[in-house]
Formats: sequence, structure tokens, C-alpha cells
Amino acid sequence: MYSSELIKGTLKTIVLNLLKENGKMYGYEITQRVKELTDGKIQITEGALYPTLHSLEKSGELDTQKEYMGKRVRKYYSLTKQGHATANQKVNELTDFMNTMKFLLDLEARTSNG
Amino acid sequence: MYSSELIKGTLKTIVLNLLKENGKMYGYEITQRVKELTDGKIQITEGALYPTLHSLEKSGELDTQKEYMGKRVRKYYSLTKQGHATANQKVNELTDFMNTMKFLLDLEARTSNG
DNA sequence: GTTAATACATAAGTTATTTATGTATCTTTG
DNA sequence: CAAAGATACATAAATAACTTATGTATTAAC
Repeated sequence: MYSSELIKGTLKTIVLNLLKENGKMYGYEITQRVKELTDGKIQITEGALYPTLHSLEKSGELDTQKEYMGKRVRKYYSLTKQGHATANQKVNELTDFMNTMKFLLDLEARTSNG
Repeated sequence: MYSSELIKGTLKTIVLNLLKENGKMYGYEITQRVKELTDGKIQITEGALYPTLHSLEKSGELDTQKEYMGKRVRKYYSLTKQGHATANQKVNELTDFMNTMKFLLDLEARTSNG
């Protein structure tokens, strides 16, 4: 597990990008998928995820659709048009940020090489 | 400028790594160096930096040394032995985290290619 | 002699999270 | 069939890292 400060600020990006790739997902599914894809290195807690989903819905990024499996409810989320745009923008920003960070952290290698 | 949530959690790593590369630096110098190296994309505020430096000193990562330029004080910070170890560990963790994030965000490319 | 840059510092407010708790259904296991 | 664990939602209080605001003082530039 990474120290939690690192993961902060990337949650919305992760969620939006997963929905972009998968069309629709429900909350619990998102937590499991991320855990699986990262070998448990990133674990999204429900206390963090649900408020984030609600906030993305409120701001017009996500649509919801309830489905009943027997008596159990699943709340599926999918991107709105605006959500697609936000997803792209967030992923680009994070990619850019990571490149900048790599540049900063690689300083030693760069100065000793030239 | 990146959205501030992204930068959160990386400040200590940035500071420790800069000190590792430069031997000793003072606070204001750190803010300027980071701004310069990132073309203004990352700007560390003094309200964030000074408490971080104090906290790293308190936890035994940094040593200080005051120098007077005329009447103006500069407080130089340098890594302790423990600080060196923490710097390496933090940089490794951030690198690892960024690789994991790239893997997560590249999902689409991977699934459409194989 | 006023403005901007250099250089330190701290305190109140914000915000995204963690931790804790709660409800309910379905599945496995002894 | 009872208990435990997994599935699936939700919210509220506490925490931590920052932002924003403010303060002091020296030096440089105009």
C-alpha cells in the first residue's frame, strides 16, 4: 500500500478513467477492480468512494441507473458527455504532472550525465 | 499550474530529493528552484514549505545551519543520515506509485492492443 | 521614497480523505 | 440452519496537508 497522501487527489481521475473504459460500473465494483489491477497497492475505501461518486453526479459528470439483482440494489454509474471531457482533461493533467515530477526527481541523473 | 490536490503528498519527497542533490538549500531557494525547474507548473507556497521543513527537522530528517548575508538570515537545511534514507525511500515509493498509475490509466491502450 | 524581491514565520480556514459506524442481502461453511 | 464473510449501499466525525492571509524585516530597483 502506498502512503495515503500520494493517492489523494487521484481518486476522481481513477474513477472517471475506469468509467470511460468500462462504460458503466457500480461502486463496489470499482473498489474491487482497482484493488485487482494494482495487486492491492491501491485500495479505495468506500468512505472515500461513495462521496466522490455523489459529488461527480451532482456536478454533472455522472449519470446513475439502478439495477436489482434479486432484492439487492446496484447503482451503476456512467459518464455524461461532460464527464467524458472531464475524464480526458483529468488524465492529461495527471500524465503531465507525472512527467514533470519525473523530471524533478531525475535531476541527479541528468546533471551527472551532462 | 496543476490542481493543488495533485501536488499534495509530494512536497516532502520534492524537498528531500532536492536536498539530496544539492547538499544544502534554504527555504526560499527551494521555492524558486522548483518553480524554475518546472516552468512555473509547480509553485510551492511558503505557507506549505516552512511548516514542512520544520516538521522534517523535528522528525530528524534535516539539520539546520544559519548563515547571515549582511543582516539577512538564511536558514540552510541539509539531510541527516536518516534523511538520506527517507529521501531514497520516498523517491522509490513515488516512482512506484507513478508506474502503477500509468498502468491504471493506460488500460484502454492495453485492452485494445491485446 | 515607494514598490518589488528576498527571507523568515505562523494561524485560521478549507477539503479530501480516513476511520467508524450503520443497514441490508447473499453465500459459504461447519 | 446459524454464524461468518462477502457484497452493496450510505453517512458522519476526525484528521492531515495544504491554501490563504497576515506579519516582520532586509535589500534592490526605479
